[in-house]
Amino acid sequence: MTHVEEKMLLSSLTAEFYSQTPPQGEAKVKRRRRKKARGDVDMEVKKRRLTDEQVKFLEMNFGEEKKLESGRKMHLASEIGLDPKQVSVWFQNRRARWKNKQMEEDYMKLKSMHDSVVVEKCHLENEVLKLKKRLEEAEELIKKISGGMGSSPSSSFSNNRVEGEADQLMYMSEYSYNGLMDWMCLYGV
DNA sequence: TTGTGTTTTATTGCCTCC
DNA sequence: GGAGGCAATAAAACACAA
Repeated sequence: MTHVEEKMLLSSLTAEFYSQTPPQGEAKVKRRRRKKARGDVDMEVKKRRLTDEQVKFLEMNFGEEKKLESGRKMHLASEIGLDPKQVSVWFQNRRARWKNKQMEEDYMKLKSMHDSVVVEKCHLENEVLKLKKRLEEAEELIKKISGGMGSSPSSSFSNNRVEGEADQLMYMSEYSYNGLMDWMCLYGV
């Protein structure tokens, strides 16, 4: 029986179990399957759990290749005595589980990265505050020096020295501050 | 034993690709 | 148009506390 014939048969058997088509003008809505009526022998499908060996075998093959082409499906099915359909269903469900797990792991990784960025941001904000304070102090020092200069020729040497240090301090503060800002912009912090 | 939550197997409808 | 994939869902099977 071909895939389509199978589908048609199933559809004819189950048509009455489905709700109506979606109202016109609405976006496509997935029709919900109606619950199977109790005691409907025709539609009764016995659900059998696979044995541990079968699951182990399928897991092993899933580890090698997550997709299943037709020849491989037939081969695996005959190896463990299952219907090829069961093998494809198992792979389909296994891919869904794998995808969920991957997403969970990705979420945890992103969360961890986010947390460390938040901590880093906090550190950087503290650093910015400290640097701003140093800058203010440097500016204050420069004001004091430039206000008291020129009165005593004997102090010119020490004044020049102090001025040089203040310039250097200010330059360093600005350099660090600007560099930090550049870095923060670069990384969007 | 039974009620309830979780996992596994199976089905369906829709979508994409060839 | 057929084959196969995926998301959503149903329902059987299982686990486990009370």
